[in-house]
Amino acid sequence: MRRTNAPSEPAPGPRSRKGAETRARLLESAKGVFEEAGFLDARISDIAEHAGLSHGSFYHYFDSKEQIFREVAEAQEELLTAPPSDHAEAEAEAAMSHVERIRRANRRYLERYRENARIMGVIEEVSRYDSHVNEARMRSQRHFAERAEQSIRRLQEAGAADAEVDPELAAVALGSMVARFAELWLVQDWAAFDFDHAVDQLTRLWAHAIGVHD
Amino acid sequence: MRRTNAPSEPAPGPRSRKGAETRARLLESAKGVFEEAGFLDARISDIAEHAGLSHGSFYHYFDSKEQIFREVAEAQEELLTAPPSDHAEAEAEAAMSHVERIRRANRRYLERYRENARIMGVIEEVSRYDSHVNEARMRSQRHFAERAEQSIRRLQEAGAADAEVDPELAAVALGSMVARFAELWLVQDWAAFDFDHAVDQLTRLWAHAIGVHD
Amino acid sequence: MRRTNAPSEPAPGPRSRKGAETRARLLESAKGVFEEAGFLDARISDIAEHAGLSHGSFYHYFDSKEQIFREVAEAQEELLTAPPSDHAEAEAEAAMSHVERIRRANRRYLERYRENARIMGVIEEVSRYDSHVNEARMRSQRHFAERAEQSIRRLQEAGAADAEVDPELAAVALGSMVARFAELWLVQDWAAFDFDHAVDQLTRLWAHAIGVHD
Amino acid sequence: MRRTNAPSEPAPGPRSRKGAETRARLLESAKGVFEEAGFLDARISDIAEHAGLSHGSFYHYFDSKEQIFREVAEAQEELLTAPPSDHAEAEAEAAMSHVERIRRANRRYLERYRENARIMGVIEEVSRYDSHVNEARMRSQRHFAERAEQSIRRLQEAGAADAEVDPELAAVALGSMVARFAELWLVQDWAAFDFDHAVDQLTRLWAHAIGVHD
DNA sequence: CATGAATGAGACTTCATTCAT
DNA sequence: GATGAATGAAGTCTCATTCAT
Repeated sequence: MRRTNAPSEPAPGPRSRKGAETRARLLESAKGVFEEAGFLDARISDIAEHAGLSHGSFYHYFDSKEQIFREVAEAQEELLTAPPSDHAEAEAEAAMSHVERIRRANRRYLERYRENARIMGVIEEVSRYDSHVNEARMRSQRHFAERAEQSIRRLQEAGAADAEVDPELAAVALGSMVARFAELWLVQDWAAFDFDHAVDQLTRLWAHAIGVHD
Repeated sequence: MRRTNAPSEPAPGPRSRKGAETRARLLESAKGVFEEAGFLDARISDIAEHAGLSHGSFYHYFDSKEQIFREVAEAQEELLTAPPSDHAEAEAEAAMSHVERIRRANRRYLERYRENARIMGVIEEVSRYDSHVNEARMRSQRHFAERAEQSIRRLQEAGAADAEVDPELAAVALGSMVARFAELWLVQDWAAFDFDHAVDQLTRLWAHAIGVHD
Repeated sequence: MRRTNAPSEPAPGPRSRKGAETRARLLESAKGVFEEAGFLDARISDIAEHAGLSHGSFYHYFDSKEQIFREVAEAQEELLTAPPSDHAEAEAEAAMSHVERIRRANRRYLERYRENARIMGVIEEVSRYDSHVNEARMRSQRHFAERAEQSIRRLQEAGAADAEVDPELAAVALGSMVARFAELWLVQDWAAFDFDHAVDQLTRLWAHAIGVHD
Repeated sequence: MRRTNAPSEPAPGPRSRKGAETRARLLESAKGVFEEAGFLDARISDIAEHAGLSHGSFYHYFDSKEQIFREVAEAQEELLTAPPSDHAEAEAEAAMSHVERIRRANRRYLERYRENARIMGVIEEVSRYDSHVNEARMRSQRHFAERAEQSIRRLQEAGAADAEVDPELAAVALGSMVARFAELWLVQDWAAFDFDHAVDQLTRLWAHAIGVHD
């Protein structure tokens, strides 16, 4: 396996319906295998076998182990940053307090992280030696950072947040706090915190850090 | 290379002064090679050659690439958590405000991280697939977490910090904030922040998060 | 090379006709290489090359040098203990005297040993440090010993053999005589005996030893 | 380790008394290590360590692993073929029957083999891939064969043994019987025979084989 | 589309042996 | 005599990837 990060060609792309199904099966299988074995110890043949395919066929659908992992990782990051599908929640937004909004974002992130903690752990690993995966991770990170930064700016403009806070830096730092806390807690089993309590506390820390109070 | 994490036998250990020097040279060389190539692409023979040795000689001192990396990583983590050698600073402690103390700790951490950012990045990587390295990383992380937790408790008892904050959780979260921010900033080149500004902002966020004000 | 004797996993096993042919070619090639070089100096790559394969391909079919040797050795031991395919001979059996039967068994053993003396020599070697091969060797040895033991018992019951002979011990001892004599003569070139003469003499010694006379 | 059989230079040979003692210690240690680990897995450093020496010092006394093994093996073969030290026994010889003499020789061989079964097993192994050791083994084997051959000839001349027996071939064959039986019994644990019973039976087989009767 | 045989780069590791001190 | 640091040849084995069928 090469761990260099060559720019990946656009995937071949299956033509038929059956092909598309097989491809999806491979992606699913890959996620499972990566979760079990991590990236380095995962073997193409395991992934293919789990999808009921010979390992040679793998290469009809993906160029390399890296490529399929990138797709798994990207799908995952998209899941993490996806807008809430919940309409009720969206409607409720208008009435929310600043802190409630922070809480909701934190809760959403932690819920999604928790649901996919295994693969998130592997993404954290691979992002350290595969630039594509790292980019996907950074993209998602920036997504949160930008939203947080905007939010801070708006709060500052409204006089509802500490004006001395550097919105850009604070956004990165607080995003880091939640992201790394999630990894320590949900992947590395640092300690067993109650979920709601964790959401509460992180929200409190976040809000107070930027000078937002109820 | 095995990526399994067998309990490592006690290293052979050099018996002569020359041996000790060679061993030290290997450790230094290894750090450099790991910084250049990352863990996975680093080769034993590179490490040996950089130390002016044949690759076979490597095995007089270390059992494997993992083992030498663990030693490099442990030394690094110890550096990170070492008490300040600076006497003047120690004396100044008495007069420090709460925020000043937080600032000093953050500054120290970031300074030390920055000085060894390259190897810290590799440690972050390897800690995700080598349990020994992860343990060393966690040890250091716990060191900071425990100190932070105690500090928060004391401040709460003194009525100087938000009593609603969970000291244990907050300690992990705020430690995560600084650690992950350091990695994004100093390893992943997320953005170019001014050093003092970063220290200031992180300190402000930390202090306000737990309800400490000047 | 490991010289420990871990229980060998079931070989991968070829799935296509071509694969089966290649596997057979490897076994043949291995036999030749082991005959030329002995076990220790035989290299996987030689075996693969002689079979017109890259050395990596070897590992599609066998896990290790030990494993392929075991298969070569087992095939060989089976050859040694195979029942005679000759029908005429089988029919003639009824009319044979006791001594004739002993002679026929000895002749058969020596003929078969002689035809494969080279590989038999290597098997004798390897059986001393590979327990699997030793087991195969012992299996074949026991096969002869058991047949000899039964034969002695029957002769004793018929009053045609020395009743004081311990059938079990005599079977091992006389089997050892023939086996070790074969090795000394045909592998180690102890001396050049005429084949028929050797058969005659061993038969005479064997028969008289257990008190069987024409 | 080379397994080729270069003609070994005469050993350096220690000059002082202390040197001679160290050399003897090494030989003793080597025997023990070879018994435990077999030849291939025995390491020079183990041998040296067991003798309380650094492994570098080994080479003051022996040129190679092969060389020291050869010396161990030769000493062993000499032990096997040594004349009886027992005077009484020697005096009793005159009165012995033919069968008694055969019995005495067999008993002596089996006793000596049993006392050193472990190292004998290793010698059997190594003799298959080290020509020097094989020569020593053959030397000892020839020693017995020649004595047996002479004995048979004399008995034939005296009309006390089967004249149709080929003394040379019979000597090898019967020697093989005892030698290989000893290995199977005492090294390979083929079965547990009573010692005296085994001596009796082998003697009976031997004697009758060549037509000697009480 | 699917198969699985074949490839081959390349790193790791062991340890007998040498040699400067 | 003794030490132990240093050498380096040699071979095993893995597995991502290619390709003929």
